[in-house]
Amino acid sequence: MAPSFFNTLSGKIEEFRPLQDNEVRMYACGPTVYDYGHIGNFRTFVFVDILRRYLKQHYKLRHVINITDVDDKIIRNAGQAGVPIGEYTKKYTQAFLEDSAALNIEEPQIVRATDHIQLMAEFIKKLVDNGHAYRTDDGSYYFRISTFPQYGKLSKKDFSGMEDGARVDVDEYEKDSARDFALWKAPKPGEASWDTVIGPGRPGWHIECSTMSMKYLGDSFDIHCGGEDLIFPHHENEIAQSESLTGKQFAHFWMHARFLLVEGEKMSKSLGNFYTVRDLVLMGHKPSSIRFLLTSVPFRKQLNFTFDGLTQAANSVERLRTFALRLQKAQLPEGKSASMQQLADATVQGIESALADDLNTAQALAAVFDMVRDANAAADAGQLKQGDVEPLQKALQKFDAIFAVLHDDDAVKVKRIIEWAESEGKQDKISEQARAIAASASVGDAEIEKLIAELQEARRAKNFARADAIRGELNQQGIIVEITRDGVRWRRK
RNA sequence: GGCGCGGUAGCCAAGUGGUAAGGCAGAGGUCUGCAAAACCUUUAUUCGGCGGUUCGAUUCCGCCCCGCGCCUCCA
Repeated sequence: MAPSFFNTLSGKIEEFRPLQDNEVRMYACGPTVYDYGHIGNFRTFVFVDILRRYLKQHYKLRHVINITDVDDKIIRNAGQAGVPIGEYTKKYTQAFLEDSAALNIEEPQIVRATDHIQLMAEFIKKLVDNGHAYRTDDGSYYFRISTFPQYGKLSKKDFSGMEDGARVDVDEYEKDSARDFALWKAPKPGEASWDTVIGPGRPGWHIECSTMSMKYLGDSFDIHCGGEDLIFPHHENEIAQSESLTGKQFAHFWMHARFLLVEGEKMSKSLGNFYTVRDLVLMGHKPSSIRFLLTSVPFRKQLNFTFDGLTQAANSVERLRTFALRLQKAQLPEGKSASMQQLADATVQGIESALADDLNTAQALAAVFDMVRDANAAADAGQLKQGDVEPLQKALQKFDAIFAVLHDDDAVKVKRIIEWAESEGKQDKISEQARAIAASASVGDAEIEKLIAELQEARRAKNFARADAIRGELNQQGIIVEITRDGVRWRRK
C-alpha cells in the first residue's frame, strides 16, 4: 500500500510514490549550530526520524541533512565568545549529534555548509548568467524574484502586485526589489569570508540547502522536510533558486512539522519555558520519555509539551517495556494459539495503515496498546503459549523500528549528560531524579543477575528478610525488582 | 490586516454523516509474604458557542469566541 502524506506544496494529502524505482531521496533541514538544541528543534528532528524509519521499511532511502555552520548568529556568538567560528560550530555540532543519539534519532548522511562554499558560488554565478540573480555595488548577490513567476507557490503567498525595478533601500544593501533575497553577502570586517569565483564573502541562508541537496540527491528529488517556519522564506527561496537554475521541479513532496507549545504557550526564552534536551534530562526526565511524547502527537498537529505529559509518556513507555520484558521472561506452556497470531498480525497491520495515513503515530500507538492489553490478558488467563511469543515480539519490533523507545539505555544516556553538566560547572542543575536514573549506568547485567539469583534463592527458602535486603540493595543501585508469578524480574529506574 | 491550522473527558490524544480509539491519572475489585506488574469494572448522553443543511452532525455550511503559526533569516 502506497502511503499518503500531506504535501505543503499542493496543500493536500497525496499518495506518495518515489520518483525513481523504489528509491526515495530525502533532504531535511538540519540545525544551525549556534547553541544547544531545544525541545522544539527536536520535535522536528524526531518527526524527520519517524519519517526516515518509516520510509526505510518500504524503500531504499538516501537521506541527507545539512548542518548550517555559518550564519549571522554563529558569527555573532562566536565573536562574543572570542573563538573562530569553526571551533564554535564544532562544539554545537557535536552537541546536536549527542542529543540526537540520546533521542534515538538515526544518523543520516550529514553535510556541512562550509564544505560547499565554492559550489554555492558556482550556483550563484549560473543564476547571474541566466538572469535570475544580480550583484550589488558592495559585492553582494541577490535573487531577482520577479524572474520566477511561481514565487509563492509553496507558502501560498501572492506576490503578483510586486513592483519590479523600484529600487528600495533596505538596511545597508541596495536591492532592486524589497523582496529579493540575499544569495551571497559581501565581506564585512572581522567576519568569515571566502574567496570564490563570484568574489569574496559568505553565502546567504538559503543557497546552501539548494546546492547541497542537488549535489547529493539530484536536481529533482522526492521529499524535502523541516519545521513549519521554514516554509517561508527558506523553502520558498530554495524552490526559486533551484528551479530557476535547472528548469525542473525541485523537491516533489514538502513536509513540515508543526511547532510545539510548552505548557500551552509558545516556547520562548522570555517566558522562561525554553528547554534544551539537556535541561529536561537534568531535571530527571528520561530521553525515552521525551522521544515518546514527541512521537505520540502526529507531526502536523500542534503538540503541547508539558511536564505532566512527560510523566505520562514515561509511564506509557514503562508499560510497553514491562510487556516486552514479560514476553521475554515468562514461563509459558508449549503450543501456539491462533488468536495471538491474529492479534500480532492485526497489530502489524494497524501500525502500518496508521503510519501510511500521513504518519498517524497516535493511531499506531493505539494499535500497539491494544495488543499489549489483549496479550497481557491472555497471559493472565494462562492462555499465552511459547509459540505466541515470537509473533508478538515481531509486532513489537515493527512498532519499535519506528518509535524506538523499548530498548532501555536511559541510565547510560542520563549519566553522560550528568557528566557533561559537571564538566560545564552546572552541578546545581542536576536533580536527584536524574541521579537516580543514572545510578544503574555502571552496574552490569551480570552483576544484577547474580544478586537476582541470590534473591530467588532467599525467597525459595522463605527468607523474606534476606530477599528484601537484596531488593533494597538493588534499589540503591537504580534497579527495580518485581516479583511476579512468572519469576523475579528487574529493570532499571 | 492578509493567508493558514486547531479547539474531543482531570491531562495527552485518534476518529467518523449514523451515534465517541488508545494512553496517563482517579475510583472499586481480582491476584499477592511485602512491593510492584497485570487483568476486570468504572470515568465524555457528549466532541468551544449559536444557527443552518440532513431522517440523523462531533464529523458538512455560516457566524461568533478562544488558542496557535507564517507574512525576510525562530524547528
